[in-house]
Amino acid sequence: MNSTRRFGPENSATRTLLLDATAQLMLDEGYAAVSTRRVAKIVGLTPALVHYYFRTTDDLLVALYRRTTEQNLERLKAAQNSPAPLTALWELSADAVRTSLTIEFMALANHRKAIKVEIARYAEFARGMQAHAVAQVLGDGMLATDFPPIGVTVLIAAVARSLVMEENVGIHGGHAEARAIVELLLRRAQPDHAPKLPPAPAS
Amino acid sequence: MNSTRRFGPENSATRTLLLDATAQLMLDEGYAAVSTRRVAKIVGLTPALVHYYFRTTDDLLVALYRRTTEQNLERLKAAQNSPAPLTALWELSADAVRTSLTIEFMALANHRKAIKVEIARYAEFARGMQAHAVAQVLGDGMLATDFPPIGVTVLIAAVARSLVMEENVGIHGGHAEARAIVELLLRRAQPDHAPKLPPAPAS
DNA sequence: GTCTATAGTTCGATAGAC
DNA sequence: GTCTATCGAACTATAGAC
Repeated sequence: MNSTRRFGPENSATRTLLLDATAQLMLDEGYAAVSTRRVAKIVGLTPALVHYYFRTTDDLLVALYRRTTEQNLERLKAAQNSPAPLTALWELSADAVRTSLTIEFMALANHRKAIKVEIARYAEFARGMQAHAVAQVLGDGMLATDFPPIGVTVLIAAVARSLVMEENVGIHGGHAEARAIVELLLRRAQPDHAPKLPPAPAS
Repeated sequence: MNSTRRFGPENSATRTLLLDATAQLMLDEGYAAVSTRRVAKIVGLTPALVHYYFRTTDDLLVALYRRTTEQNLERLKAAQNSPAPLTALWELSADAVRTSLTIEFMALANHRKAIKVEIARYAEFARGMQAHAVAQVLGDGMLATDFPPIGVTVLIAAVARSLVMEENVGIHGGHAEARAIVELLLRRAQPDHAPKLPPAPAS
């Protein structure tokens, strides 16, 4: 029950390197490629050291997920203050690297249940933040009746994520057209911030 | 080079059982849970038998992917002949089991490169079929200029897939609203097939 | 068609040396 | 803080018996 095992601190440079290597592995080869041995090899250290900083492999993955979501949350806050929050959310969600990592975690959730609860908890929280920003744009007139902000939020993130997922697999057909449609709709919903010609002289 | 190894025929009942078990494993525990041992155990046979029907584990996965896509293609053809192809595509893409398996394969593609090429090839083919059906609804007026059929096709499938992916992880916030928006838009795009009240008497 | 047996890998996790 | 050494488990793939 009580073992002699020791563990390292959370504010360690090596620990950070191990998390970086884990992210790289997930992106390059998928979550199933993550093992203490392979992570250690990337950093040039030994597998035992991974277990010094992370009790189990699950702990390593959860730690990476938390670090990733904290970074995502900061980006979200910045997007919230953008003059065109819908566009900001769209561009944030369409970021290939960041979103690819999120997708990998969502797939991992099916294999490692410890990840699953972590993801659901964060996602609902972030979604609330996003919806708040979207609501500021849509107002609460008839537009908001047909297009509730939380629904629009879900749709924007959903489309962006699927496009990233498809591109990762080498599917590109119709993507340019789909992006054009989304951007057209975003311009219509944010008329105040669409690019404009200078006002014509009064006649 | 030339080994004594033997292989079983493709039209074998056991082979079908092994593919079924593989699909079940992928759905229940993710692609990383698929191994010859676990697949064999589900069916109540030995790992060696899996290698009798499938040379490698990659071959097993590719075979399952092909079988799955063939079934999906048949559904697609049926949807094409629906009076409301947009809705049919939406409902087909929102099918949780079928789509969950597709998502699992897309994640797997990052880990097993043999799967990746297979997926891209099928997806582009299916997308063309879908776009053809969508084009019949949208016509080629101004609507089709702003909303090219292939783009609409991508968007419908993208939203559906992301919603399934989120629900698998336990994220539900905003889904009802998002679905309502999609269905509202589908009704608008397919006015001929929207549910109608009986015509009012001429006044 | 299905099995046993087995060689060779990779993995997670731990104790204890340095 | 990092390493060596190690146990036990799970995995792929193959040959050959039944």
